[in-house]
Amino acid sequence: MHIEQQKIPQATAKRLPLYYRFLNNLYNQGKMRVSSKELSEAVKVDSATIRRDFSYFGALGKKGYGYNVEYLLSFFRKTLDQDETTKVALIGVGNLGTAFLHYNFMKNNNTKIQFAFDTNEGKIGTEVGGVPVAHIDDLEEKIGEDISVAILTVPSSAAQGIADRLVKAGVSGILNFTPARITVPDHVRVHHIDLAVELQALVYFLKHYPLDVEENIESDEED
Amino acid sequence: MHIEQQKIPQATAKRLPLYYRFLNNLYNQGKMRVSSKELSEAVKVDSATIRRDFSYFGALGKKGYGYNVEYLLSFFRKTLDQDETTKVALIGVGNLGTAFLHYNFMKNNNTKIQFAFDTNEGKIGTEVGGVPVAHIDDLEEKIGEDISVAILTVPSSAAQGIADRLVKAGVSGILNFTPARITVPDHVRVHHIDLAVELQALVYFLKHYPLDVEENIESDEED
DNA sequence: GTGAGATTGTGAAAAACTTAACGACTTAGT
DNA sequence: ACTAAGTCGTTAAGTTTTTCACAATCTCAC
Repeated sequence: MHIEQQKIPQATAKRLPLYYRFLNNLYNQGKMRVSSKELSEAVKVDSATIRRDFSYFGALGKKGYGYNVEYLLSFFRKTLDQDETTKVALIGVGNLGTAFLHYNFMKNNNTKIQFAFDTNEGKIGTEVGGVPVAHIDDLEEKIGEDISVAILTVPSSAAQGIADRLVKAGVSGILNFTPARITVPDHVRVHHIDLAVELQALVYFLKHYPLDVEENIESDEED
Repeated sequence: MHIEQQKIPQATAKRLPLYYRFLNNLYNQGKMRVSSKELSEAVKVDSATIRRDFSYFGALGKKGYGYNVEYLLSFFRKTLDQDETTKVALIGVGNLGTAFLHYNFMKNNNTKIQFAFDTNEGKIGTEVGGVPVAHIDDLEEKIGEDISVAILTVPSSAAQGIADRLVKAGVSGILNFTPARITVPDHVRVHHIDLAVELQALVYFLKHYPLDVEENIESDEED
């Protein structure tokens, strides 16, 4: 299916969605061209890094001119598979889960949250942000072949148990917002986003790193 | 004030809060000792990396034995300034902001959200997760010398404007959850956490990277 | 057309980070 | 006391990522 160009560094891959969104903004503003320098100021990534990143996909720009916004955008749309929607499930309709559900993902995005799950009877059967909420007992049933990615916004004590069920149900990627580090088989990819850690890391940097001649850091970045 | 040991790599610094939390868990479980291998399995970081990380702070372990949990914990407590609480403000009491306010930060943490701000009259004067909500017009007044860090969970259109005000009010670190990339003076540190980007990056990795012989990746975070 | 100015794409160097490997030391069992 | 097994701390190697710096090329105003 996918021919592995396989050269793109992970650091680059992580920046692609960011580039994509800003290019989209520029396009909507009617901008026709953009230089790596301009883009650099907008996304806060060094311009040489941007050029290097783009160059992995070939020569997308023109010397002395910059990049054609529309062309670049359509190129990224293909590359990021923006045409093909990835279906997502969200587990745990608490505050964080609700925030996600209200996030307008379909705009500029190739992902759609198809179902949300919770244990709270009051929420089941309702819709949050246009997404139906089902009982978590129905997880296996509703996650068909379709859904390959899950967002985990449950209490951390429930994280590993749910993760096991998700994996068994066929999910191959999990975005884990709980502080628990979950264990999964090798073929499943987990990205951890730990709010408390992010805050503490920021505080640590403020206290221990020279404040003045310092660039910003992407969380994950992993950021 | 702070003697700059200044050798600790940023990648290491980002992992410290993670180590700290897991050590705390172990301690609460009554565990007396831990090896880099055990810890590795818990936090999903290579054991050599853990040993290397710890070694920046000196010889904390014993050969043939491992690390004494209590000692390590007390060491990290000092290093991460866990005794000295950093005061934080949160701007934007939406779903995401509310999630943060309910997060029990004080537990295992050196940060305390002192004030929250919003424009919604219904919320002002109430408490969310024990934190008083004030009107955003009072931001400058309430952020005294005290508060050095802000969490930004406002709509992205408001992000830059608020950021400017925060900087003027003396904040030196901003944890930005909006998709907007904000511009700040050099002496202010911003960490971006972009939920949509995280999700898209995960999807991209799933589609383009060999699924089987692959390690997990920490977001951020930078990222 | 021409030339000054802009900007890319990339080779090469540097920096940052991770991992392997192992000597040295510790523990614990006998 | 001796030994086998375990584990650290670190040197060195490997990998990944960023950055510099500049030739090549293009644009645009005149």
